Amino acid sequence: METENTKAPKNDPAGQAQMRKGVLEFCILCILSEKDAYPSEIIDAMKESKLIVVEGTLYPLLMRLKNEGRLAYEWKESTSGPPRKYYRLTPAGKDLLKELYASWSELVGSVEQIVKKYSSNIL
Amino acid sequence: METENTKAPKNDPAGQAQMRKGVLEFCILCILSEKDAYPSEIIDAMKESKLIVVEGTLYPLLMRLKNEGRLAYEWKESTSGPPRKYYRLTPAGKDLLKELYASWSELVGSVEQIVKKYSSNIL
DNA sequence: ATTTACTACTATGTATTGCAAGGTATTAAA
DNA sequence: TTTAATACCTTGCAATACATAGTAGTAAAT
Repeated sequence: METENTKAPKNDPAGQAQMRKGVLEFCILCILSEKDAYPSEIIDAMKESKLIVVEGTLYPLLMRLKNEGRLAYEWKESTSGPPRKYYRLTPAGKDLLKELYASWSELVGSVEQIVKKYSSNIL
Repeated sequence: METENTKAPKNDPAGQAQMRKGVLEFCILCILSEKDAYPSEIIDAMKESKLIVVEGTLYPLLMRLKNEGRLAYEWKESTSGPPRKYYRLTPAGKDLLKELYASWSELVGSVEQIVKKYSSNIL
């Protein structure tokens, strides 16, 4: 009897959305390690590296990191619109950044090893 | 008023579980591109590259890929136990492998760019 | 002064994946 | 017949990315 509890994905051509899970968090912490920034700035910085993030993704992520004590923020006035929430890394946030960097490096190492070892004919 | 709709993660020290989303699928297809294999073989191959996968993750994934037409399988006798399900890549599976490789390469490129550009003091 | 446009932040619901935990079934040996 | 080993399968939960929609402040135009 065939089990049919697994459906085809909806709108994720080549698993791009799934692959970036956990990576966005790392990238955001990277960007904030350079200087404080407000959400729209972060989105622009990610876009420059071809990592598209939308508000619906970024805001909950920042909120979660703040609740975990990894980030803090302060309101600052803007010359062209409503005030902005500038986020900055806390010491705990810097710790997380280091841990995520280690995890990322390890993951890349493992995957590259598998690619080289097993997949001799991808192209 | 503070919104408190985001809880701290449970048991994922440095986002390792989240980072591998979509990556396991890619690695499994890589391994199967070399030769047909049954689940335990795949788990062992992954383990050699320090990518731990458990049955509860692998079986649903293989099932899903089969339902999508990316994999096929055939039963084979074993000299030391019950018969095994040997999985192999279908043409559609090879296509997916190429796409996932492109996605992976792109992702690594983007993240590395951000790491180099923004995070000058991770260590 | 009211409307409009722009910027910025927030909330809700859905889809997908990884995993722990437990279960079923076949084979071979004690 | 029981036990151990191997192999496959299912269920329920946790977590993240995203689409979508909503709220609100500021500035410019009418």
